[in-house]
Amino acid sequence: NAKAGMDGVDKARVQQIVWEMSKDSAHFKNEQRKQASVLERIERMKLQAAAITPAELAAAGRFLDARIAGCEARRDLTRTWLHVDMDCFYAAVHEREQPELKRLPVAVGGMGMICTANYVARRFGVRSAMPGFIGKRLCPKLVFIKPDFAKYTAAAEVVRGAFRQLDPDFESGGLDEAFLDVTDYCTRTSRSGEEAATELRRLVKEVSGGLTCSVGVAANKMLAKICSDINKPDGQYVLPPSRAAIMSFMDTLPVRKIPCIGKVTEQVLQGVLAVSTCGQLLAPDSRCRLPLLFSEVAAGFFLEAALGLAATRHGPKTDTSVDPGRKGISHERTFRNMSAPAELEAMAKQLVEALVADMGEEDIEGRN
DNA sequence: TGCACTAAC
DNA sequence: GCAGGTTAGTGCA
Repeated sequence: NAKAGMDGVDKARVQQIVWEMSKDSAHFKNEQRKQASVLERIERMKLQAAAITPAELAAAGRFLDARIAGCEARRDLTRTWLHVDMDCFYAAVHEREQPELKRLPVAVGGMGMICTANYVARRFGVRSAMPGFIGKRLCPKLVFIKPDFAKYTAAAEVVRGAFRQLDPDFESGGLDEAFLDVTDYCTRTSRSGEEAATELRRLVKEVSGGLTCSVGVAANKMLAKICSDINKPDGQYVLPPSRAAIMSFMDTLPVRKIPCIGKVTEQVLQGVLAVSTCGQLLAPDSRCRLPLLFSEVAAGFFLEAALGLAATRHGPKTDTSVDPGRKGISHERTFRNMSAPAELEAMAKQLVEALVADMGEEDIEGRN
């Protein structure tokens, strides 16, 4: 794991403990099943790759060259974007109220699942999305705090007040992060992107009573997001808005760092094309094969992302917690093994009732 | 239209 | 003893 705050962690020990506690679980068995199907998918795609003819490859090469030229012609380096990411947001909110927690290893969550951990806990290898009982084993003194979403929502509202000062139309990505187009702010105040980021961090700290965040500065949303992760916590990173700077940044960037490329896509690219960085993805041998092996949407996305291209303008509002533009609504629960019809029915009833209540709030009905 | 899968926080 | 919940998008049947 390469998340912020994980250096200095005894990784071998963490891996050993996680393995020991996992290897006989049903969850682990399911992970193995999923991994096997990923490997099958990679094998199928390798066969496809082997069947590509030189003529197909040459044609794809010409197609890609034209496509890249088109992308480059549209590259827009005139906008300045910030991506803000609050540091250990949930844990930080609790630490603000109980400063004594700052010196202790803290996990927000329960024995089932950890939502976030503070930096003291991360030193032990405790991290978000880890089951609490494994965290407790890695760090027996770990202090668990029950999540309090009302509290986080209130804190998020406050820091959003700071975001609004630099961009009234900022886009939230959940409670603890946001995209800001600060082009107009920079013009208005004669500030650079770097100065805007410094000011935003100062403002956030001021209005929130000490919460810190990390900020990325770049010419588009995707690059800003990648950059906000570089100097975490309480830091910032500026990627200059020049084609040369962006291309050299992308050249060594692992494809896994691109938002939307997760663990599976990373493995597929590695297994099928032997690609692990954006630079390798752009090499003629790899890029020509993209349209022959992936869907049009996927191939186009990989190409543009590797070139460091992404949205430079605000999209439609996506904050589904407050926006009527949502596309789905659901409830789900993880429950212990059970087969008695009455128990199953009771579980289904609970879920339906919770869903009906939420749908009532929004005044919506199902069609089918 | 529905499902499986991937991904994000 | 113990591995979350909510939403979105893609691709396929």
